[in-house]
Amino acid sequence: MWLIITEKDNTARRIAGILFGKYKNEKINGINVYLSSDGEKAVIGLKGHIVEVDYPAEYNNWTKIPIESLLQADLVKKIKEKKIADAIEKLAEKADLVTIATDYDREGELIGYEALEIIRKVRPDIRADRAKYSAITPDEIRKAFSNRAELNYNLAKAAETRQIVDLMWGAVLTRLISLSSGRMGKNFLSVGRVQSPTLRFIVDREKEIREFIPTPYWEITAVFSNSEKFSAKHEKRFLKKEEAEKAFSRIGETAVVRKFVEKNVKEAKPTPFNTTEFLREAGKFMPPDRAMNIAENLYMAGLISYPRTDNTVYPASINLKAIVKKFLNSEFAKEAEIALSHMKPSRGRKETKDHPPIHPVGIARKSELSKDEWRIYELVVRRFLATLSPDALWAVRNAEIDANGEIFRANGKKLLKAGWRQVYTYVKTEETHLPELKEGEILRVLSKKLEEKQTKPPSRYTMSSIIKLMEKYNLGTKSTRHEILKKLYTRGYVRGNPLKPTEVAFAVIDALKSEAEVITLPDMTAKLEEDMDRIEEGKLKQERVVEESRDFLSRVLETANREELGRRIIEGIRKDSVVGRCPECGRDLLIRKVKGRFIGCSGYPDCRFSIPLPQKGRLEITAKKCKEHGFSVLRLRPSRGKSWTFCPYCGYLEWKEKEKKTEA
DNA sequence: GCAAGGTC
Repeated sequence: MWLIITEKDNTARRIAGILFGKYKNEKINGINVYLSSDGEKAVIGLKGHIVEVDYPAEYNNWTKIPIESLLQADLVKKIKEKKIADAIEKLAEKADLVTIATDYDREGELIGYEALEIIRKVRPDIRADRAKYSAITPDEIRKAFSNRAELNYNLAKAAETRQIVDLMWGAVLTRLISLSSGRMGKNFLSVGRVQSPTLRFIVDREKEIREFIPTPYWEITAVFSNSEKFSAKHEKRFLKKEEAEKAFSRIGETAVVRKFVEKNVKEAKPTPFNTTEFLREAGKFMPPDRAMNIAENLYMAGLISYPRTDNTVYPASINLKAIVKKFLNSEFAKEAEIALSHMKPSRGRKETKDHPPIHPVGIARKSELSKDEWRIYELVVRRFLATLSPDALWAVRNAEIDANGEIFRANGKKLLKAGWRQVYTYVKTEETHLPELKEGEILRVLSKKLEEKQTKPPSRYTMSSIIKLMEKYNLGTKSTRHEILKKLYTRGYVRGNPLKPTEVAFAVIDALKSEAEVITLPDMTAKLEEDMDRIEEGKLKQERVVEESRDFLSRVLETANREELGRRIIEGIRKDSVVGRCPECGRDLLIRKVKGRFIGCSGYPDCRFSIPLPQKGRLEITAKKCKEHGFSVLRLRPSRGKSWTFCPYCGYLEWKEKEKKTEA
């Protein structure tokens, strides 16, 4: 029998369809297997990595095992997907040839090897080869399976090296930081090649904001008129008050139009969705990990295409028109008409052959989906239709006005043809009015204004802007970025959106910067990528790369001052538990845990002020402050049901009030 | 209980 192994179930089914025509779908251990009608060929899909590298179980006790011993440990490969492993073993018993048909990339090569290693345990001498394809189209697949190659051992080794290096650095530094600060159990503090540089970006930005000193500047605006009124801005931003005042006083009662330009400008429709852009847009109304989960569900329900892709160009193999036509009988009939009137797809910059851009593949009614599912589905549909719709057209006007030597500029824009804007309703249409002017025309100055303004600090990253930044620095992949962000939240490193780092985050980044700065920089990923390339070329050995990491980490462990590290992080933890100021003595109020949790004064035992807290459920401090008392708003996540937020001091005052009444 | 990477 010929056994074909793919990266996931879905591709297994599609490949069976292409290679066998009709196929039989059987289950082994509940795992889908697709057989040719004579039963001589079988395709089975994995679930990505079905094994993972880890330390042997005896290293599990963080407090008893010295961290140094992790550096000498032999790593083991643990089977994560037992059912799949058993199923391929069973199939291998009957097979005389195995073809690895996982994704054609570094991780895919390793995923294939993992499956082959499991098979070789029962069939050490089985023949194995590799099918390489970059799109699941009949042509590509047939070509790939008739021109099979050898497995690329070096490529798989490169990916395995990444796993080992990531685990080693992650485990050693995670334990170092967690053990020295006493943050154990589910409160541990993590460190990693991707998460730590990402967190550093967020912390560095927060520092810039804290250290920002606003500087004043002056702006002059004036209202002019011919037959209509409009306002214009002085071309200069004045840094000195005297200069601004001098210019301001020069402005007389009339002015003259120096330049007036009017032109029509096309505004290109948006480009097809890749994962990053999709999450960015969904980020306007939903956190990315949730958006990704929903997209995953919609994909499995056959409503949208595969949501993990880098591609922003529709391949020729998709029948775009057929898809649009399906929407003529849907909630998007009007939008489909607009797309059909044009049908010229836009193209993004990145063109890859892995998967098409995210687009709808099936029709859903609003009533069939949950509220959030519908929002994501609608976003994908509207984006898709917009990429096929006509460009928008704007009438743009620019004027330059001379008021006694002081130059003002005014701009106007008016939407002439809405085009794709009627379809993709997530961008606001903002028009500004500027009447038609003539060069040399004399205007009246109706009023003028001199305003003092302040420069503003940079803004915090949002979920979508930080994902974009990670992409720019090659941190993580399209499939992992949103999960890395989620990690930063659950570790208590960031709160809210825009992302505000906690004091613990500051302390951890500071600690890492002084002990092992490279883990906080994108350079580590860049270096690892270079090493992997060289391993793939056969010019570098895995052992050398691992040895280099081992040397570095062992030096870190030798020199790190754990007491000092711990002190700094614990101080951060204390600051993070501050929820407000004590109304009795003015000192910090903290969330404390002494036989149950409560809010207590940091001045205890001098000050015994306290506020009770609910004992059950997970309690989080949000980034929001109560408008009335300046207290941190808390969020309670009960084990069942919806979470809610409250100001502990408001609750306390209400409770006091009630108590008074019952006494009376 | 540690990472990041696949996939669900």
